[in-house]
Amino acid sequence: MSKEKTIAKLIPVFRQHGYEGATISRLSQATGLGKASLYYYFPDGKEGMAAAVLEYINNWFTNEIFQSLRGTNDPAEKIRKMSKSLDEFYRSGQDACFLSVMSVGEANNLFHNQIEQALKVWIDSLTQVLQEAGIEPDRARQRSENAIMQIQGALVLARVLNDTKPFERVIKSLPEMLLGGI
Amino acid sequence: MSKEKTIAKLIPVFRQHGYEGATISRLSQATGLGKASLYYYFPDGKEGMAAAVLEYINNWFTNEIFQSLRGTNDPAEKIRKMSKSLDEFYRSGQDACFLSVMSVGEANNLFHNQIEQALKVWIDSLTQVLQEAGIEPDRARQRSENAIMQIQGALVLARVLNDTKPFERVIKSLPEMLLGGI
DNA sequence: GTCTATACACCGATAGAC
DNA sequence: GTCTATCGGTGTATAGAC
Repeated sequence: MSKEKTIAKLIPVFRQHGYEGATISRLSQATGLGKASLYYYFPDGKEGMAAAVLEYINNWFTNEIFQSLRGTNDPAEKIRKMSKSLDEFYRSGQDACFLSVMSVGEANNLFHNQIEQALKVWIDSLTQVLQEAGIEPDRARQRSENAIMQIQGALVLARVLNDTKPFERVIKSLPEMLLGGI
Repeated sequence: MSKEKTIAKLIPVFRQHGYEGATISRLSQATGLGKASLYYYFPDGKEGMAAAVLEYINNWFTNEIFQSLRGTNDPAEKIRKMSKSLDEFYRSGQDACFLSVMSVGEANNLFHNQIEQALKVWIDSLTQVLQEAGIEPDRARQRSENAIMQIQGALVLARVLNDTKPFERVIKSLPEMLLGGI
């Protein structure tokens, strides 16, 4: 099996159980590989698996979201594209937020820098788009941060309430929230 | 030592490490009690400790927030009081959100009902206040959910960015966000 | 590459002395 | 009430056959 496909199978385990709860047994079962085989692909063990997952997701965001945010489409189109990708990534709120899951406990110590960096890139890219749309820098940054907060918060609510509606509503309202009333 | 004081010392361990990461050793060290002594207070072990912590926090929210939301003050005053209490509880964003931490992995299986119930009470209480202020029911509920999403999201951002400013900004904007433009 | 078998540490939990 | 000592189980990780 390719390493990439293996990584894809690791993702839901970390997402659902968190870093500490993602045991080697569960990771082994989810991939269909024996424990020792996992160590063949990831010599650094569980930490290496989580690092690979983070890199995989970061690449996905880079290609699917950050890149198009920096493209030449008009701002409204970029926001719509981002909304669509987010809805896909989080399966309309059914899947937990990685940032939130991986910023707790041991994982937070291990990966804080990477996660912080990724979040900053996201905020910066979004801020840039809003400035292109004619919004003042400070206001643009504040709106971007607010939007990302809404998204993270919506994922928490969705998980706790077992209800994807708040997430879907937030996703739908992103264009207006970000570009409205300029 | 009183049981209540013991519970208070358990809280930061669960908050920082999550349920799986909050080991008996750490809980023992944080309380200053030996492992066996912890089991004297909490015969159900770690699950009992987490349950006690959840109950403690739920009581705090009930007395400090929900009750005043249902009081006789005017809505704006109630919102200000809630904002003040939230800022205190989360130490201006320095402390993680319990909902988010306890809705991952094994803890989610054990305590999902309690956590869902608490969140619903919060949303309902807030919705009620907004209706008192003359906001239509549907709109009131939506605003309440949005506000709580912002708060949860702000706590995620604060933790990842190591920066309390987004949280403080959200707290400050709560009155306008909830009661503005009616 | 993938497996079985296993090493060793730490987990949650308990027994029993004081 | 609090402790030390210890149990059985599971955690991460590795050795070595195939």
